[in-house]
Amino acid sequence: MKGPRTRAAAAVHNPLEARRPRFRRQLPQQRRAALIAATIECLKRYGHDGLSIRTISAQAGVSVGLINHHFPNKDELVAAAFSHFNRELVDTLKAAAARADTPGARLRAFLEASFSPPNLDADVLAVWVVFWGLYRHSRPIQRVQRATYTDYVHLVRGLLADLVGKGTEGGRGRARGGGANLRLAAIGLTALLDGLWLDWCLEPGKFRPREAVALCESWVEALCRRAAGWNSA
Amino acid sequence: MKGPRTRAAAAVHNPLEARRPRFRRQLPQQRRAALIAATIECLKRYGHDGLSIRTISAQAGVSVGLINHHFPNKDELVAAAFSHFNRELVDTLKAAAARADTPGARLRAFLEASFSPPNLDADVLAVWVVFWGLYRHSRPIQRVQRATYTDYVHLVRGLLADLVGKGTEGGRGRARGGGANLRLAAIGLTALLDGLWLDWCLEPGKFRPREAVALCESWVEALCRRAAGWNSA
DNA sequence: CGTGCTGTTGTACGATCGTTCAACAAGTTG
DNA sequence: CAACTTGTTGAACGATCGTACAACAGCACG
Repeated sequence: MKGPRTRAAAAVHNPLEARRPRFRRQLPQQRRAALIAATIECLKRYGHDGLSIRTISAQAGVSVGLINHHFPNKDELVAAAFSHFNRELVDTLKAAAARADTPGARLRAFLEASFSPPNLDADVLAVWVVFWGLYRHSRPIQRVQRATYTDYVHLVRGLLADLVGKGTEGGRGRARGGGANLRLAAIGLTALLDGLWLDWCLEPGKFRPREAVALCESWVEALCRRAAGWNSA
Repeated sequence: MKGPRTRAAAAVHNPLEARRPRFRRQLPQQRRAALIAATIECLKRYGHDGLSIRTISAQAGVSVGLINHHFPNKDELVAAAFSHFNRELVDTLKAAAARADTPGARLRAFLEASFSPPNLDADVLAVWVVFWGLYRHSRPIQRVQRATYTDYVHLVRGLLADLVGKGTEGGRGRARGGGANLRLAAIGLTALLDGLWLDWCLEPGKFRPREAVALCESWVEALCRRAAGWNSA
């Protein structure tokens, strides 16, 4: 198509374009980040069908061959995008929680950040679902899941532990039985979050973000009440 | 595998194969059902990659051209499989609930059926996640979702309504405010169910089925207590 | 300005995709 | 047994897939 004539011919006949490079070299680190961003953007726009080398390279504005120069294969690129997606979510939620100064406020901030843009965006949630759909048959995705999703679970468990610990401090010092069931409570809360995200993704008009926060707070409230009850019993 | 060799050995040239038909004609209804079953089986085995005409037709033991004879295109076949998958789940859960005779027992049976085989199977859940991942960019899938997922929500809401209604009958006759929040409670329960399914799919060893049932029952219990509280207040 | 490193391009390749369609044949009918 | 209907086959098509690779070119450096 273009061929080797482009550069020389332009230099002679078209002074305006003669000096403009046809592409810009970038550091691998930056280019990798751009390719990951393009991958996520393609997922948002086209779902699973957006995960093709040509679609992604077009979105990134590079040629088809560049991806395999920076990533060994497509699966690794997708896994890298999944990892970035995970880390960005956890960082966002962790930062939101850190801005508050009491356990209760931290959890509330966490929940409100969970159900606010950019996390509560139909496109974003659809990206999650596609990643989840890849999980079972992609080793790289599984590897990333085990490595990064754990952080999310730890974050939730930490927030709950602080809250329950504080709520029962006045009574006995440490919640009895609360530690054993803290694991289950965290599982339930993350499941509730994931489920609400999923349902919102499938039917955005079904409930409002505020209601989702309220549902999660009801869960936590019931948990605290139970922990306190066990404590005083 | 092929056709039955029950034909009489009246063969002239090749007694072994002469009379055996190369295929058996079937009613469109039966063939469609077989193709749908093959589609789901391929999804279980190969995830999203299993959704190819050749993989499915091989699984069904038919030629590649037959699918487009019974379905206008691949998307419609997948949507039909999704519809069948939905309906089968709802029927199973509804039947389990119907076997019990009190509202509480019905809900418990519903939950236990939700977290027992064949519903709580990693392959089955992976199929759900793939379907959900297709949702946003496939009109046929959206159409099926709107048509059949509603039944599931109605089932959950009905079970909850019976339970709350019964639990507060002795007090005042009808739950005050419970009706308004029944919608949210049903949303939360379905979200909790979906989320627990999803988490179990991503990490089957994270919790045991009994624990999932217990988590859901905690949710419902808290709901009932709140409804009773509102009633007596 | 020439040289070298390497990020980048774009073609090429074989595989597989969804769909089409003419031909075949199973099973029913007269 | 012949005629007919229609479920079924399988080759063929063009499109697109992921990857490989030789050539090109941006840019730092001497």
